[in-house]
Amino acid sequence: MPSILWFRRDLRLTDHPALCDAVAGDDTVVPLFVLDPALLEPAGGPRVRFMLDCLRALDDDLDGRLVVRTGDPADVVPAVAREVEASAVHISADFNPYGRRRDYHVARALGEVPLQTTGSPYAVSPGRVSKPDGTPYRVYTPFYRAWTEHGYPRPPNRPARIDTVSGLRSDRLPAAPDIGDTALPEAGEQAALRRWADFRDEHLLKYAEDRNRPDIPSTSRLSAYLRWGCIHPRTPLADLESRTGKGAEVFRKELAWREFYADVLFHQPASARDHLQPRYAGLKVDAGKAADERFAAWAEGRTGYPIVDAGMRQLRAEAWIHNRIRMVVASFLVKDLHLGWKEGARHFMRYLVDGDLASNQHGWQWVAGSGTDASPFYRVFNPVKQGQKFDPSGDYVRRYVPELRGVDGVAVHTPWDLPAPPDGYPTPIVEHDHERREALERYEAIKG
DNA sequence: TGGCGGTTGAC
DNA sequence: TCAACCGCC
Repeated sequence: MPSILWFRRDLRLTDHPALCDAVAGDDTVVPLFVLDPALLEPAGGPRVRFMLDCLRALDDDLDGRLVVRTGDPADVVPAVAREVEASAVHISADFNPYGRRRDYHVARALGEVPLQTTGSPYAVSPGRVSKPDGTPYRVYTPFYRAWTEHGYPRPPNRPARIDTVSGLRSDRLPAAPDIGDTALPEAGEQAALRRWADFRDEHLLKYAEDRNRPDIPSTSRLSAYLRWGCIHPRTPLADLESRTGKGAEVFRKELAWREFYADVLFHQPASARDHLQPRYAGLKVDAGKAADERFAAWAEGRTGYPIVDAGMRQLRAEAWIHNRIRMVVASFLVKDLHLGWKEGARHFMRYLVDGDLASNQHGWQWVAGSGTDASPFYRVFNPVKQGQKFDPSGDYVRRYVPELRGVDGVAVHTPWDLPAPPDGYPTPIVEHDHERREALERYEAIKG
């Protein structure tokens, strides 16, 4: 009796408990990907493109045996189950922190066919870690301690041989969205594993010191792979266990932030759309033509603040931004331009290859101050000082802002001080000192 | 996982 | 003069 191995947000073969279980039980599997039209997310070009590329890589790893079916999983999975008279369905991955409604409908549609959910792309499934009284954590640090104590599964090994059901029809993948010149990471599980090995061996030791430096290669850049389950966090976590350095500890804490946000969203799904602290609904935000123009300047990287513009142009060029710079550009939108975090979050989701609802929305709420365990509103990033401190070489700005390539060193962060202002680079659209005071005044008005 | 303005104290 | 520190937003 074959097992249906239903890939959802989990596009890898190594370290795949459902697959390993099925193969260990001598099962033949149907490697199934249900292309739910909802997955094509018209507003997520780079992400959809990357997903399709990862699917092709998965199909290659399976020697072309991946079965793709288009439609609603609640219809497709039972139909395939009937075709092959499957004994079990393994829903790999996508322990969806946004709710399990679809899995539930599939389970009902399958009737008596047993349904087994395994292999969440989160190391510890959202909802599993709670305070002794059973309520979810609202603060990161105690969550981190409990999460560490809870532990996570060890990664299983990829089976040597994978037997699949032959002769099943497979739909063609749709055309990938046009993303222009945007350069995406190499897709697929093999690329993810190589990336991790490279980071672990070359950068982990100095991660604690260098991780805030966007001008040098210092971060793992695993986010897109984690987003699509090309690598499961338990794989790096297992490697980290034998490493005692500060870098390993700090990187584990970064993985835990992802877990924390998934947990918050699991318990409070509305936090994807709304302020976790309701009083922020009363914060005055700008609207109208001038506000729209400022938003466009931010989105297109022409605010006149080099570190902000470099970040927003990196987003267009690579569908990815260094985390430190994500905080800087987010702070700029919310506190210098007085626009709402939701618009910024939507823009990120549209352009990021790693856009994840939990991490993205809560990252924005952290910056905006409206989240749980968020940065206090009065923490306002100074875009010039952030640039000077974290891009001291200026290489990051020069890489993405061609107008400033002729400026040497750290002076690139203060183009207005140059004897001859660089041609074509805008003057600042707002004055930071002034807008900072304005933001603090608006905050005063909603302070509890 | 800020930053500012003010104070202090070592030069 | 300036780094270090503090209280505050």
